[in-house]
Amino acid sequence: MENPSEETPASWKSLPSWLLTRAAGHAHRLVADGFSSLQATGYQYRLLATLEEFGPASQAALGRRSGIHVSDMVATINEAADRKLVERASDPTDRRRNIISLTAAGKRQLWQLEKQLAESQDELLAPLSQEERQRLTELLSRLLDHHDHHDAGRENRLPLP
Amino acid sequence: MENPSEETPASWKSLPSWLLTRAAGHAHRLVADGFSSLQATGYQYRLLATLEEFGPASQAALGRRSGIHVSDMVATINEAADRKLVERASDPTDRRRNIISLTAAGKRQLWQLEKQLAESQDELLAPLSQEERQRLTELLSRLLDHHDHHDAGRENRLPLP
DNA sequence: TGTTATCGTTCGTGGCACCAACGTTAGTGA
DNA sequence: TCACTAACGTTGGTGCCACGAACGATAACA
Repeated sequence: MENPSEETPASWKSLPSWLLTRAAGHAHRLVADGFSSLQATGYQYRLLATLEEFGPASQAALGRRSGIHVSDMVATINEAADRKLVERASDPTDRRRNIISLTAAGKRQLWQLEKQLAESQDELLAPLSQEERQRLTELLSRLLDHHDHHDAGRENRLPLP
Repeated sequence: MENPSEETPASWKSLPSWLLTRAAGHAHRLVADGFSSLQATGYQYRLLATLEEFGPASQAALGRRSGIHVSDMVATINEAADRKLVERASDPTDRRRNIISLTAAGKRQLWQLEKQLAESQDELLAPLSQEERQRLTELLSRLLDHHDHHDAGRENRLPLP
């Protein structure tokens, strides 16, 4: 939805969930555009950044740490491995696992992505002053804290016997 | 991405674009869950709300007003029409157009959706005080104003001669 | 040893936003 | 009046992101 150019109604345009969704839409577009100039997606970045931060790990662990679904992780790693940004080696101590690690090229790509990302943040927050940016992130953090913790006990609705 | 339960890294978790995206994710989940209890989606709601606010209109006009892409509008209206929430009649004065209008059942469904929606907003903003809620919406509005207007001149990159 | 659990993989779904192409129909200019 | 342009609705596809179901292989535990 990137074209309310003509006329937009007022009934829902003031709802917090709508504002949030639209703002996130802009953020996503800015970031995705920056990433795509480096032939990357959000998944690609999150994979590389997680590897950089925690070091080599199994695909399942990477999934948990990055918040990427294991089944999507497969494709993400495939792509990164094809481009030599990442290396897949099977764990000798547990033959179920693959150990994924960052290559030098992967590290370079990650730097580029981080640079892009910083620019995107600035473009996103352009209309806000420094204090306002801080207030916004603080409010959003409060929201996330609440829902992340509160929604931890939101599972297992009778998955059939 | 609704499961950072185990361990989440810190490198990008503080980026505004990430906070926004995650917060929007929670908002979307809350709203979508509420809607799905009434067999509806965001598109369905936006269609009905736009009809209620502006009255009967062509599909193209509804698309412009609601921000739903015309090609998605087709399926949205198909579904709503199948469930008798909306009526499709061809415009006698312009045979290209269909005139879409809200039925009584559609109006009732819209009321239900609006009730659900209000509850979702409250659940979303639960951790924030009244003033904080207002500050958040104000900051988000500023962001949107900027990008909506500023990005108006972001089109037509040489669409081939 | 048998049972349970984890890991990687494939395939499919859903929501949202978009694009390309096509046939139909309305308006406009020459 | 006729050609051209533009709008309309429709179909069918793309991409990103988040999930779910199922399966074979392998480990760990009772």
